[in-house]
Amino acid sequence: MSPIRDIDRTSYEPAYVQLINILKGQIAAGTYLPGSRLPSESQLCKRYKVSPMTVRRSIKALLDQGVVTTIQGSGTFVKAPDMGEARFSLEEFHSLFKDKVNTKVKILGAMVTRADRRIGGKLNVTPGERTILIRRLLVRKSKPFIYHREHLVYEPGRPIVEAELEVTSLHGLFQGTGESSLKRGEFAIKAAVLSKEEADILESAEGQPAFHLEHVFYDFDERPFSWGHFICPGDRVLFRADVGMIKG
Amino acid sequence: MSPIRDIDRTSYEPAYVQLINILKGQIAAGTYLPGSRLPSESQLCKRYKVSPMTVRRSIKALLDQGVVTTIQGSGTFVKAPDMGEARFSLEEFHSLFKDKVNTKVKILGAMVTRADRRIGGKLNVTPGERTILIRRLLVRKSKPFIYHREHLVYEPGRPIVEAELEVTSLHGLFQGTGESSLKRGEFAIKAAVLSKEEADILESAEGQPAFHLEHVFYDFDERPFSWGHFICPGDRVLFRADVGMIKG
DNA sequence: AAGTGGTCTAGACCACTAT
DNA sequence: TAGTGGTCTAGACCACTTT
Repeated sequence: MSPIRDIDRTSYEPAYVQLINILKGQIAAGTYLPGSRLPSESQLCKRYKVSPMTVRRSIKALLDQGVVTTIQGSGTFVKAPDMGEARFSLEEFHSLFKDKVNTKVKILGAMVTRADRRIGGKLNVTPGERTILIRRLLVRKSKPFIYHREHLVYEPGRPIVEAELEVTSLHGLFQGTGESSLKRGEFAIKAAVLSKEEADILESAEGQPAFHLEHVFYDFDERPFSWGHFICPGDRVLFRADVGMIKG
Repeated sequence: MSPIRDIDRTSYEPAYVQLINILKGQIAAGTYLPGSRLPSESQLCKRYKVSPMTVRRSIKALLDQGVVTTIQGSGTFVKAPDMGEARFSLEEFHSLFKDKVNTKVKILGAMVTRADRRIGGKLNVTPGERTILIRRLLVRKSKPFIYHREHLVYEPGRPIVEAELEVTSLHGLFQGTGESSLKRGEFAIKAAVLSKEEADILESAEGQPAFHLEHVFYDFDERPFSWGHFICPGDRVLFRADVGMIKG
């Protein structure tokens, strides 16, 4: 079917990339079926006239892509697609925030509140302490799209909190400024239905399926400073993933 | 705070792993803030007395983990956490299928049907053609947990389809047998609410929030052969992800 | 004992960036 | 021009598996 290629030394494409594509092409074509062993690294060195490091680099890439498994002392084997390896990204969700022409952020309100047990637990403050609640609405082409509720610790001396108050573009939340002291975040996708309040704000209907994208942000002292949810009707966003060989 | 470590040559831990941890530790501790430049590769070579390849390997790992960005000719820079890089896995979902003691699969029904436009579009068969509908129930500790509806192309000569009919353990769906001709799969998470039928089967209530995990499987000829949904009440599963520095 | 992948060296040359 | 990351060589030694 497909002729056996060699490495083209005149190509702008690095040798290890060419080798990756050669091997992936053979696997995709069924030359090496799932479970079967690939030629050893030394064989590949001779066959394609490249150094061991270059072969290893290609194999490592296939390993990272989940295409093969390596067993020391035994060989490199083609892996069968494994549904457990699917990885869903927020790309589609994220792209909304990059589109600064059609997407605007409206502050619905910001107020000082008292932490209940739930908020206290998430932000590691004792219930009754002051916290800040910010409600934002992401508007796309003049239509409400995503509703964001965020609870912040009330600690005026903490610059990260003050910075957060000035976020009128949610872009800042998604893509760190490079100067913030935000260290890491945790996210969770939950299935939900819209409440009356949420439906009104989002111009949808109560009981409609929706995603709750929960987040907790931590500063460099490992202290949580923000907990909240992005609430999005289910028909407005989709989380996708692929497993196994992508494309041809 | 934390003393500057050297590479321990007597350790079982490879030098490049030690260097990864040293650099991550320094970034996590704030020694190198987001946006700032890491020491150059040649400086790291001298400082830690390792070869260029070893340093590059460590940097590459940080690159893959999204901790740093490299700019050729300029340097390696600490990256700020980016929400767009969150990756949600099916691990929790998947683990159900591995637990063969507590998890069983019940076939609710298998029947020959005629493809409507929707099924035809997904499986690339003309509407009116015969397809197979399989309905399965994943039972956990004697309680219904996930409902699976799968449409298969009707093509008796196609071994992948015949194999599919014999899947009484969904484990086979998740973790390829190594002999199947399943090449790749596409997944999508959709927000939904339980229909009356689904609620009855899952012993839940109509209108409850739920995930629809849609899948399409392709064989080695790039032909789709299976389309279906895993339907799971929202309170039974959670999709999680982290961004930025994990742990310490 | 032979073969396999895993780690590592000590360089080389190149493309690109900053000055 | 000097410094940076990107690619690559031609080996070495080790841990492990297979025979």
